[in-house]
Amino acid sequence: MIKYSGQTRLLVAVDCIIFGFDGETFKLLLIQRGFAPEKKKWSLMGGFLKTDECLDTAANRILHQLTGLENVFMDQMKAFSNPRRDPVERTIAVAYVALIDIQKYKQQLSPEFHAQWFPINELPPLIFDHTEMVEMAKNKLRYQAALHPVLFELLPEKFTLPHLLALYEGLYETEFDKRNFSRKALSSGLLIKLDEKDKGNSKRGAFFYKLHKEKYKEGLQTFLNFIPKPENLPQSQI
Amino acid sequence: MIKYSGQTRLLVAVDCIIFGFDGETFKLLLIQRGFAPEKKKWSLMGGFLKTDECLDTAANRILHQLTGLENVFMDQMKAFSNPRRDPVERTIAVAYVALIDIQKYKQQLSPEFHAQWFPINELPPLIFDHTEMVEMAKNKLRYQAALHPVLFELLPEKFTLPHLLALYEGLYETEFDKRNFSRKALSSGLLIKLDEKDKGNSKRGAFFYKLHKEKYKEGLQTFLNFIPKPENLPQSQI
DNA sequence: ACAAAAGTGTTACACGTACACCCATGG
DNA sequence: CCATGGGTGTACGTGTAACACTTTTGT
Repeated sequence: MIKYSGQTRLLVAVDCIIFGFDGETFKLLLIQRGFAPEKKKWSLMGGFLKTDECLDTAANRILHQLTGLENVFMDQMKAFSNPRRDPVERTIAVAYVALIDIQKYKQQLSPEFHAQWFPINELPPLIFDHTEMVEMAKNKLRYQAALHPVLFELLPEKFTLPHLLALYEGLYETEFDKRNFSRKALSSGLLIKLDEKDKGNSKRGAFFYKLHKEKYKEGLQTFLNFIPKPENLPQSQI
Repeated sequence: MIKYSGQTRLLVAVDCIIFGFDGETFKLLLIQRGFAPEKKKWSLMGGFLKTDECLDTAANRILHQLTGLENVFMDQMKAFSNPRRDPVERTIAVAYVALIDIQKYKQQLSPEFHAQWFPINELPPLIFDHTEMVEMAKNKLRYQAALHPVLFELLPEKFTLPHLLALYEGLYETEFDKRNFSRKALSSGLLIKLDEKDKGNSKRGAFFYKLHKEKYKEGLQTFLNFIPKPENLPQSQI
């Protein structure tokens, strides 16, 4: 069939911003880039879009290559298109954001990529515009998580209220009143209390909870209010 | 310089979803596509990304070609990448959403494109995946507008509270209590009452207001509550 | 017995909703 | 004078923030 004539064709990359939580700290997964330019520099996991796949598929393929993960919560964030963002060749990059439970996939991280988890407030310099991507993703996630229960994607099957609190405090790099926080969390109806306790972090032990999956799936759009004063969220995510 | 080898290069299109308000009805601007395939069918305004421009620039260029408009509120929405979305050739499309005041730019609409405003609930069939794009944009705008004062972009310098109400009712295709609505609108601090009245729609006349621009610019991120029960917003925009 | 973390309850205030009437004017 | 659209006020309920003490248990 006839093609569009006189137009520029260019590379389309997919970069994955992979957030994780290990029960204590909010982290970002980075790799050491395996090819020039900037070989060995820290980078998001990325790759090029292939002829017969859509961006979602490409993002999942790329995430799978690095982590062995499949069926991960992942969402398109934004396309980055500065003509000089990649010095080698004109490339636009579509950034995806993934949320994973670090413990769950510890094993599966391919050592060949030298992937490493960094606390989100201690990131090394990144190649190209990846730092900008991460900042934007952080802001967007803060915005989303203030309104919707997305952060459960970062938790294991069983988790405690202190875990959940640490997760939110990690993302917002601040502290919340635990009394108000747990009341809100419980009143969301998304948590099911288990009999078991986690004795790992205290002598008394904290009850495990699991996610009420049906309500969660119906209700990703339900508005939460775990976060006091969402008015102060970054403007960038409107 | 050396290029990345063995990768696919492809076309990147930009499609503009242009919402407008004329004081009464919420509308979408469509054109009749000027080239094959699907020539003469209704379509969003689109074009291809050029070698030396970023997507924002391309979107503005394309919008300018159609409407003569510059400095319009426009935002990247999402990249669409189904490998078969354009039957001619593999193309990914990045959709942009623009908000404009119809009256203001009535003159500037280039007749050569046969551009036409359609009420958002009476759209004709569109080419490719454009209907999906519009649906997504509508949902996203509903979501944003429920939380942030973006809709002022659609209003002229001077507008009345009944105008503002009609705007919101048009977007949400429903009705709001005018008493609560105007109290909320006024308490946002974003409106400045003028002495002048609009006698166009009633004998008594409705006061004009203008936007408090400084507060507006600081405060695009401020949370509004013009919309009762934002819990019922579409899930797609999380 | 004490240190360390888990868990729980009350009060005051702000905000949102529901709801009904008067006002101004042109014809 | 009356029809039409513009404008305003209150009462109630809900939800949020601020705040401090008791409980459990391993050492």
